Amino acid sequence: MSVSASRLRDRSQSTGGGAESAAPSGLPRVQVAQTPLARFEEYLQSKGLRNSDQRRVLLEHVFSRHSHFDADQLIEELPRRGAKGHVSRPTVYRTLKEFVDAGLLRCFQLDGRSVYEHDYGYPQHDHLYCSQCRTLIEFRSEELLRIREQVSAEHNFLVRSHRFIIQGVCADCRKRRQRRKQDLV
Amino acid sequence: MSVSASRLRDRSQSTGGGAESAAPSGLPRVQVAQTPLARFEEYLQSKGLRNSDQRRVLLEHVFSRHSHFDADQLIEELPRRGAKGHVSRPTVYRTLKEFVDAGLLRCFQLDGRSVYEHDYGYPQHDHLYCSQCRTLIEFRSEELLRIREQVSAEHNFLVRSHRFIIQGVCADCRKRRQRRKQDLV
DNA sequence: ATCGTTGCAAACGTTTTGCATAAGG
DNA sequence: CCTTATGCAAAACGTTTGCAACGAT
Repeated sequence: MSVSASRLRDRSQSTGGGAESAAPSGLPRVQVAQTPLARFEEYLQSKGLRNSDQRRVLLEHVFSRHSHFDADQLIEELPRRGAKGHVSRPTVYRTLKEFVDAGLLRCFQLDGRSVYEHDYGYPQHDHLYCSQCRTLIEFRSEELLRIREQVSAEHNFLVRSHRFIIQGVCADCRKRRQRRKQDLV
Repeated sequence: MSVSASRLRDRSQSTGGGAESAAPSGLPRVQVAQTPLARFEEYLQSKGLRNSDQRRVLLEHVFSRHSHFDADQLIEELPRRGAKGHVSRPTVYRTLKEFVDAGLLRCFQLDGRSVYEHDYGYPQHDHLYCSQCRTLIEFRSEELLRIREQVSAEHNFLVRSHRFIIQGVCADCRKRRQRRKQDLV
């Protein structure tokens, strides 16, 4: 096991639970036809896979709140080895891949590791990333999608997805910085 | 050593050499005050670092053409161990970091590894990434920068940089796909 | 002579794999 | 009962580091 010192913080609202998800600030929630569980079971069916305890534990945990996380965080939040509800590291990795496959989670790379977030029933969005406190802040831009389509059309490119991350320093950290400056004076 | 099977292809023009760089299609070249070498020597001076053979070899190689590359590709392109002009793996990694520090190269993550491209004297741009042939295609969008500023202002976020990658299938691979479909009929 | 630089080997952190065992349908 | 899923340990992968030897200024 490797307990990485660097944690990924989050600035998204937690979901109300059930078949509804929180949306980036100022945006309407999205109604979803089925719960993530129902959708996952459908996916397992269609692939001839089985609905094990471990998969249930992970699905339950991952969708119990809306946050960005990596494999290591997820593992630390779950029961330790030996305890009930524990899931081994390889199984966590394997299952996260299945969730992505099933359309439940989105995955992207940040600082060298894979970060996951809700996809199913959650509106498309992009991120501001504070390199100081490692917070991810969500935002939405229709204009960005327009650019995406236009550029792709110009290059006769078939779009599957995109990733837009603005890196810098968030409002909180800027305030903190200024305070520190004042303290030094 | 790890010789990764997956290579990163490229669809950028090669530079004319010297103090001028190729720009994404349709865009004007950018005049630069000094050559990358001159700038790097200045950087070394300012940091009290030394201009070794290895650094010269790497700088020369990296700026001899305009392309995207990762550490492994660079190492494979250079002379093997024992031969003149060889640079060890750790030194390649160390030196690439210095190039980034010196403002000569930009670095971003793709498929789990670090990809480098020319920065010095080269216009800001973003990428279309073909997940089939792994080609990176450059494009430029002023509008995107406007969105970046607007979103950041709204969140009182201090921008340092951004990364925008559109993933999908490039024009060539689409053609290839259609041909294969026809062949099957 | 001094201090930065290199190469080696070995560590690192994250993710994946082979394989024997356990468990879902 | 048949197959898929799991846990363990170990490998794989890209990258970094400690250190003794080397080399630039």
